Amino acid sequence: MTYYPKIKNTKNGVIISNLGRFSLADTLDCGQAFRWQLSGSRWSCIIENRYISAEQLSDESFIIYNQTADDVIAFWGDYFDIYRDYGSIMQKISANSIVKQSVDFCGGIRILKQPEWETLCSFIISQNNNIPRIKGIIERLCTEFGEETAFGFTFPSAERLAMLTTDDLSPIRAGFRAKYIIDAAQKVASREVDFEKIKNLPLDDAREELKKIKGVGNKVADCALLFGFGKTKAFPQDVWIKRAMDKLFGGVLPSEAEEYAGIAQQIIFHYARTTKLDI
DNA sequence: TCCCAGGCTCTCT
DNA sequence: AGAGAGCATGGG
Repeated sequence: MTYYPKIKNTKNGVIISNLGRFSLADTLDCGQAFRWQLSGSRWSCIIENRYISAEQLSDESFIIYNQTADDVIAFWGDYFDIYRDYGSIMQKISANSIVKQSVDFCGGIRILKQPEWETLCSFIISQNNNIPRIKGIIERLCTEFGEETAFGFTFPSAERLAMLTTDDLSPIRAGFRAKYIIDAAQKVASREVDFEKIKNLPLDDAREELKKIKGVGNKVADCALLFGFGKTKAFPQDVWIKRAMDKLFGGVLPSEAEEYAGIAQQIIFHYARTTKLDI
């Protein structure tokens, strides 16, 4: 059975269907994105300069409000990675019975293709930090330095933040990470770290480029590459995934999952974290 | 209160 | 090259 998603314009919004198993909530709340907010059954967010709200319709479909079908084709389809056949990937990695437990739990997750700078900056903030506080720092960063729109604030550009000092960042209470944010903004804005180049680089070289930034190590780099640059072989190793890998696989990702390491990683991460690894 | 958080840098062997 | 302390802040 071939996979192909359908995009349909309706008077309410754009419906995306035929996705196979899909979970908007797991996708938006599994620790890869930090700005989505749930109100009732609707999720909303500002991505770059676009305001979006969306809602799950069925196990295999969701609706996007406030956007046209052209917007979906031009932007949101890639953002939600709808063109990738996750069903067949889930089936392949489920050949390992322990990975299968994670797939059974949250196999409707999609790896988002988020804006590169926002993703990099967000995961710089994430280091040695907890998710509620990461979200708070990012929100303050946006309200202090983003652009105001009718629906809220945008994520500030690298160019905007490159003009600031660490003292300027004190209102966001990022702690020791403030100097890393400034260094990242300056190197990205000046193209000393060149996103256009990184997009076309193999994983290992791309990681080394990002590590030119102070406060960016393997883990932060791999998060940016996986969730921002669409490099699905990136495999961020944080405390949770290390714990899960040790406990579940003796430290080594099963060979069945290697080709889809990043996708498998996020599903194992979400499973481990939400079940407190109570296997 | 104390421990810890989707780590990284710096220093000391 | 490998280990360990320190880092800012605040949620639980």
